Amino acid sequence: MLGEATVDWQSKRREATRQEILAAAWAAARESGLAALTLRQVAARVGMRAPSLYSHFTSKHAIYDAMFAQAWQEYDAVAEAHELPSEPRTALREVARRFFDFAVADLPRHQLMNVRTIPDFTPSARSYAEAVRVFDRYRAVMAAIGITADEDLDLFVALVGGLVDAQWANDPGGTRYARLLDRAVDMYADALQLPQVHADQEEP
Amino acid sequence: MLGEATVDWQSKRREATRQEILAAAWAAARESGLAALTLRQVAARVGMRAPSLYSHFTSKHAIYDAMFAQAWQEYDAVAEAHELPSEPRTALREVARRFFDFAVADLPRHQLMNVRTIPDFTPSARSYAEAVRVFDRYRAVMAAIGITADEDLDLFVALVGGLVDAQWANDPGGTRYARLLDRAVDMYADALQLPQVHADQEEP
DNA sequence: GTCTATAGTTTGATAGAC
DNA sequence: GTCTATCAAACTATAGAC
Repeated sequence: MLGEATVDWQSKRREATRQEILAAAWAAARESGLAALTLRQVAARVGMRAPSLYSHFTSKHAIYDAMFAQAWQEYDAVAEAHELPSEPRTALREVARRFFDFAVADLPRHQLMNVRTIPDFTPSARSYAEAVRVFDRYRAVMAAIGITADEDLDLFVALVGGLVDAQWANDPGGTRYARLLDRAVDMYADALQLPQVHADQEEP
Repeated sequence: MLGEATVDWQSKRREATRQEILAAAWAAARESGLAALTLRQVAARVGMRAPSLYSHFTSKHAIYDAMFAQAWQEYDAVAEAHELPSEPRTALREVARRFFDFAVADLPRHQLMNVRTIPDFTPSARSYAEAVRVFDRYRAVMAAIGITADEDLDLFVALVGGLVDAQWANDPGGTRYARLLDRAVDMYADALQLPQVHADQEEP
């Protein structure tokens, strides 16, 4: 009587509940701040009492961990969706803009992905693998542009990440550092002596 | 009988206690993380009970606020202490190295100064003024080097800050991004067409 | 003025009924 | 799987000893 169909339905329902809880956690984090998230707050949003969450996550950190993995999966999907232009400098600009826009769109998500904000929280190996997957894709994209040295990859990450952090710290919601992004990328491309774009529309 | 001398002694003692509490708070933050700091933890370090701290600070946030001001005062003292070389690129490297080393030396201090880690904490106007003082000094130093445009100042802050954040996030305690600092500064100096250093010791 | 004692509230987590 | 009940720890605030 309890065949595969029942088990399947149950596990689907269980997964759906997990996703509901995660969505509630993101909403709560956006409202109160990532570190200020409380289990009662999350539970209330899904119509539960706080202890019930422990049927789906072993601890508060386990929720943070699932959020961490989900955020990197989201970014991986964004990166996968877009084809890059063949011209190296244009492609480089797009890589930078893509990461910048994603990081600037959601503060708690950015904090969880790129800043160690929660004391004692370290992503599990399983969740960290999602971040590694994105970095592997980044490595491949940069190789296609013509950049392969580890130090060059690190410098680009630091450059774009620095603009993101400065944007959040000094002008949240504004464009003070967003405006500098293309210029920063060009500066980097010049230093690496990447081929210049054909200046078709220069000085008309 | 209660003359100026008594008042002076009392206020000195009071200020000393304040400083003891702040020192204990820094130590606790370094041990447990900035956001995980508890008043009991701080009080225990100075041989008090938690409520006694309220005689010296009106709230936990007031302690964070005093720490924020103290951190920027510290940096201002570091910046004031050093004379900069006259050669622009060398000076620029020193400005970057000074900030980088300071930020990488102490995680909770860096988080408090440059990252919004504590939910609901915003520095008071009085404390924020300390950060502004440092930025004004930065502006003057950069002007002496020959850099005055706001966008140029912002880009340099983002560049060096990005290396700091990447160092903390991806290689805490290491030198993976510290090694890229001079190269990053040169890249920036090239983009701004700062005069080249005399290549006295090039290709010996 | 400074500290202790203490009370009230919030939060993460566990136990056990159903 | 969800609930109620409950605990330990932590922040805030107040009353009162000295």
